[in-house]
Amino acid sequence: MMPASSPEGAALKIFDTQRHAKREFVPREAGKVAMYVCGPTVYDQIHIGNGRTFVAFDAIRRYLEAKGYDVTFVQNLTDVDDKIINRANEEGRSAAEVASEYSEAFLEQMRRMGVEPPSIQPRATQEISAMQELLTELIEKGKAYVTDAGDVYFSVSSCPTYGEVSGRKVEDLRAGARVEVGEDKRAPEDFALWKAAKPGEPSWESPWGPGRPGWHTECVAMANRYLGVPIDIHGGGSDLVFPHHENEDAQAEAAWGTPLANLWMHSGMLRVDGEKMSKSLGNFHTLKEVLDAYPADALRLLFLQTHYRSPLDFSFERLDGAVGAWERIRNTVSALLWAGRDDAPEPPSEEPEGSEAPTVDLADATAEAREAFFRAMDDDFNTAGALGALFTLATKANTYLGEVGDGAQPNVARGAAETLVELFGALGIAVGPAEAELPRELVPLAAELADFRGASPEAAGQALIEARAAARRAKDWAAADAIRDRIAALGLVVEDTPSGSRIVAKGA
RNA sequence: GGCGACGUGGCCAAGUGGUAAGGCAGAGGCCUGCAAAGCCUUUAUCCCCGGUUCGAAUCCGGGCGUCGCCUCCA
Repeated sequence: MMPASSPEGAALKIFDTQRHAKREFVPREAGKVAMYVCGPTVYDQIHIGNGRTFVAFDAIRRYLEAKGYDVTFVQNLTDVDDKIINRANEEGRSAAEVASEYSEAFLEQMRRMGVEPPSIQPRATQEISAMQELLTELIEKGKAYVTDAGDVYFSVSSCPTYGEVSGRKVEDLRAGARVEVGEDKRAPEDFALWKAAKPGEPSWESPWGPGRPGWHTECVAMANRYLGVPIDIHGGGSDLVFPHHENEDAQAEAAWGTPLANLWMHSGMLRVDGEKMSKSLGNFHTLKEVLDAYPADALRLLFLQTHYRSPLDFSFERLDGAVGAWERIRNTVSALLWAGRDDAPEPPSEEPEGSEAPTVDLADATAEAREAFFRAMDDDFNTAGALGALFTLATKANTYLGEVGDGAQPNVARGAAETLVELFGALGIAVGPAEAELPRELVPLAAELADFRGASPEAAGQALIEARAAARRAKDWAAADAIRDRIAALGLVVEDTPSGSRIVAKGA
């Protein structure tokens, strides 16, 4: 752990859905966090609304780690479900095939999105025995019952704490027009823990006959198996508060006499034109589709520029804006690293004649940004505020670089660059230099345009810069521009700065 | 109908009692051979009404509007 006096060591407040207030976060075991975030049902490509939630919790997890916590992050894959079965039937293949395909698709998009892999990623179909143990316990304690059909239901009336997570009353639920009494449910609010198998459905043997687990029971069994209840944090999209998380908590209370989680976190819905993005409305974009066209880091930036609990209206106009903002930060980092490179000229020890001291103290600005970043994040993961502090630092850094020209303090510039990379990185946003893999095509181009016999693209790039610089010194603008145009044709941009030219990659 | 959230400049978005961060877009200027990048300046009194307070975007009451959950859903 960081020392308590550092920004990293300050107290963290988190909004708890159940208590409806921010609370100081105190993990059950000092220095360690056990958290569980509901994963997707793998019946199709996930959309960017799903992506928003997973990015939000990834940033939360990374920040906890940045504060020095040892985080065990569990996320399930729901790989047996009505939707999977329906899709399999439509496509004339097995549910396992459908689940396998979209599990892989999900994992692939998470990789592209820069989401850290969970510590443990259990699949529901591999956890059947843990679920059956839970159901046996619930039935023995009279909290669940088996119907003639072989279904198992949870008896809500047997659970006095029911409703505490979502703040609902059973009476209100009964008054709701859409709650209907099932075939042999004892009460309308009871929910299925185990579903008897119908012909052609995947099923597992059980004391109650062949069947499959209900969605609400999966997460409870897995959270308990891998983390032990009560866990520190249980998270998910806000649409899971009721009934999913309420039902999960009821099972933990009924089986073990403890809440499932000490803290419940829920992320806001992604919207399009003011309405929740969803499969049923058809107003969705798949994550794959968006990541095929835009840099993942820009999408992450867009997501994190809004507080995780607020709804977020998505549009491609806004995403374009995030791309611009992200590129601006990368340019700044790149310029800072250039000023702080190993062979950068040492600034004069005394102010040269006629020059003025910079108006920006970059070292101070860096420290201030760092403090503001942690202060914002400690307040319920205020990523929007935290990012604001980093953008402020970027502007100050650019001002500083503009003022000092060649006279930047290399260590100060490097420190600012490293801070930006580290803190954007704490949110999972990469802002390091483009690491332009200079293409091999630069070598023949350099040989053609300059007296060049080297072998590496890096050396060729340097030769081209020198050739162009020579042309510029000779005020042969046509020749200089021609070199720049040919480099541009390779997808690279030449940037002229007071301290020399650089070849950088553009875009993603 | 029940429960809950939200309403800040052209767009987005922080800020929960002390006088409005930041991003995108627009306009003007500077730098520059041109370009790229960048910097500077510039646009708000915070949905409406009433109240509490020396003082409110921030607290309370009422109204209007939007959204979410109550059914599978991140």
